[in-house]
Amino acid sequence: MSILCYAADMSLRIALLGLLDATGPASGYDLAKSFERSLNHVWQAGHTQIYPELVKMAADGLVAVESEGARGRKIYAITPEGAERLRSWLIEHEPTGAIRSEVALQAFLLPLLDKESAIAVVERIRARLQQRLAVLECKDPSKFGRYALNLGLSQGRSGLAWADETLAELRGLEPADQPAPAT
Amino acid sequence: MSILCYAADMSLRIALLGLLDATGPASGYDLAKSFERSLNHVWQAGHTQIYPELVKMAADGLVAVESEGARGRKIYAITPEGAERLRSWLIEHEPTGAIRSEVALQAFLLPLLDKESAIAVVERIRARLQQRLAVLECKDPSKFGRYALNLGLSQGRSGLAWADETLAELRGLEPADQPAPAT
DNA sequence: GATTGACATGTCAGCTCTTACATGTCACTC
DNA sequence: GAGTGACATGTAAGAGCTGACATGTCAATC
Repeated sequence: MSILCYAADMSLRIALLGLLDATGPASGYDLAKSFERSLNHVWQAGHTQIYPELVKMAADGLVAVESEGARGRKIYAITPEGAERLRSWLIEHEPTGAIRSEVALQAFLLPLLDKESAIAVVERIRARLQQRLAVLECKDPSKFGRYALNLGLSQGRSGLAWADETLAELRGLEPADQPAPAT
Repeated sequence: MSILCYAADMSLRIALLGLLDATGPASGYDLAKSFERSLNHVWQAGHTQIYPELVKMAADGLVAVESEGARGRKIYAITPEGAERLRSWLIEHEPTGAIRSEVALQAFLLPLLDKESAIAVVERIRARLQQRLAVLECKDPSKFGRYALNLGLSQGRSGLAWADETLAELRGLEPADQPAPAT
């Protein structure tokens, strides 16, 4: 019988609707740039995902093609139905706390490595976190995405603190694999 | 001509190899439980992903079926090749910092809501973060996954702090949509 | 007028992951 | 012996996403 009732993800749609609502009509190209610029620490999507999704959203009446300019440029605008959908998702959707993080996976597996390698791995993670934090710190905290920016800064700093503590702990270990010189 | 050189994800493989290396031979069922129990805040995978992946990994020589017990139970063990692959991934793989977080997406879109709705959304996020943090705080910090556990605790606490600050800020706003009564 | 590079839109193969469906064993209780 | 629930393993459809490929415009420089 096969009763299929997929709870489709919608996150990409919501992100696109959010950008259109917040900053007005835009082309797929613009939206891809916006993703790169402002949503990058929150959600990622390339143009290869965005263009087909806009077509589907237009078919579903959530956005409308407003005009076609030079260079085949198509401007999409959010429709009232799209705005409604966006707001009800925000208000009703219980976010899954699920995180898939390669950094955390490497952290999890650290005990498999000897001390030197573990230190090298944590140092690489630290550099990566530092770099991401620096990017966020350059952003304008008065712009639209400021709440997510604050969250990203907060998480970035706590990640960095974790890396420093972990490095200190690893370096504090005596050369022997097992710690506990006294207790 | 189509020269395909996909940088396949491998993360699921690595996670499985890591569990097998850390805790010894196990069945697919055990691994699914371990995922649920110890890796849940780092990576998620259900049995429907794990069973086929173990078969592929066996075909690639990374794991071996050790024995088949009652109830059709199959015990997998990591091979030397698997252990080697695991360690080189850990040491060589530059983790993508990419995060896809529905919580952060909701945070990003907060300015689209009126004050009351925004407060409700942040309160729901806060409850969710609190709940996840409570789960982590119950875990044994001396066990294998302790580095990732520390990272999760650190991130969880900073998320909670963000929620509290954001709530305070939202509640501090005067009823009018725009703040700035003085400057 | 030729080249270069930013602008602009798309397709497709193949991998990843989730959901639903499907099957069967074993231990224990009623 | 019938039913329940934990144990145990799978398949398949379809959504989500990445990377490679493909096409064409327009403005500025050489």
